[in-house]
Amino acid sequence: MTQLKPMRADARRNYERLLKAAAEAFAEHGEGASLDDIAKRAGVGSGTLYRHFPTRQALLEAAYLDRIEAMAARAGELADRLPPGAALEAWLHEVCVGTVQVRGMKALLGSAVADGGTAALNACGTPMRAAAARLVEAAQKEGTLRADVEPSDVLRLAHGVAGAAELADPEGGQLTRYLSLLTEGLRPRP
Amino acid sequence: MTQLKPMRADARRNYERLLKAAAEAFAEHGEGASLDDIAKRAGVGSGTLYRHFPTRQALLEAAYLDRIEAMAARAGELADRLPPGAALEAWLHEVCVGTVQVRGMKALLGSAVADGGTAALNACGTPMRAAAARLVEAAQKEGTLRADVEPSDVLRLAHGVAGAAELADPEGGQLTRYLSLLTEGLRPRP
DNA sequence: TGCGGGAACGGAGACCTTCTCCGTGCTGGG
DNA sequence: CCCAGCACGGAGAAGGTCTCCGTTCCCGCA
Repeated sequence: MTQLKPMRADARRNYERLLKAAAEAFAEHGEGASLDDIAKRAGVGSGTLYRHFPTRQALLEAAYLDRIEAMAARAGELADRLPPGAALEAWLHEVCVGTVQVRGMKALLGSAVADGGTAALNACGTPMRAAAARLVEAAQKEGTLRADVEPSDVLRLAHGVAGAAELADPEGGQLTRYLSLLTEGLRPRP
Repeated sequence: MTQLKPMRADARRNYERLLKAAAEAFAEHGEGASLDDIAKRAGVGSGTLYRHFPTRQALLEAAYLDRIEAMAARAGELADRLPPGAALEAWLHEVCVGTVQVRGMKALLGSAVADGGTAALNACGTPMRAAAARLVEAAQKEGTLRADVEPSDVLRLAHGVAGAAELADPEGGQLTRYLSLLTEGLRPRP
């Protein structure tokens, strides 16, 4: 996301302001927050917002990129502290909690794991997939995870399960239980 | 949904037209289809649409109610033809296929299984829950389904898994595989 | 330090959608 | 056949997205 030519001072300032305003607005109103309102909060014109972020998706990604990267980094920490299977489980739990708690992040993570195809090089999908790959491979080597699933599968299923848990209880009270059913299903056949 | 006083002839005609137009529009553009466009297709004013269906949700429910009821009825057929565990699996598969194929039905089914609480008496949730309950109880009695899950849990998880499969492949190519991982997780611990 | 080219700004405005309000017209029971 | 009143329909307010273009303000160079 860094610019080839460094940004002009005012441009950089507006960019930062927009990011901050966007994170607030998305947290408050969910992914559907009004873009013009975000521009107003940031004290810039809507033209400026659309120049920096051509689509809602682009803004969402930029606004939450730091959180996403923090999540990806957590995978490394957990991998160091816990045996592979447990690390994967714990990480998925944290990811799902984030998905449910931070309004607006659900849509972002969803699109990040969409379209298993070739392209899909969005800024959020890449670190998440990389983090998942590390945990998934370790768990498969350890033998606590089916060999026929891919990191993307695991992320997608976790995302789906988080959505299911949210349907059951918007506070996420069912998340642990639902997630344990998923990990049960992901264990190798005995 | 039937009226207490029978509807006036013109009212009934408009109601039917709206239903037909809505089913078309939702299938074509997904759940976000323009309501005013639906009114135009039906050849009525938007006021008429909003009088019959105060919310998008209400229209969605009414437009797809027959399909939902057909799905619920399928549960009975499958229960007669197959052993309980297989019947549940087959039914969930059909439900998920419908969810993925018919644009606009996903949101409807999602809301139908939301909020496991007391109320949630929407027209679609009730038959779906009832159908699920029958299959779930039979499978639990047979011993092919964990005893600690409820019909609503199963529906929600299936809905989540269908969403995950759609992320992987909008055509639904991964549905069978993802669903089998779920049913694996729903089997009783050996 | 001062200037000028051009990047970046910002808000007016075109267009779309939702939803309401109320004058109009049609239906159907008496 | 008639008229009370239900249902119609479209104009219009409110609010959103996104673009265009005249204006402002940086910053490199003299």
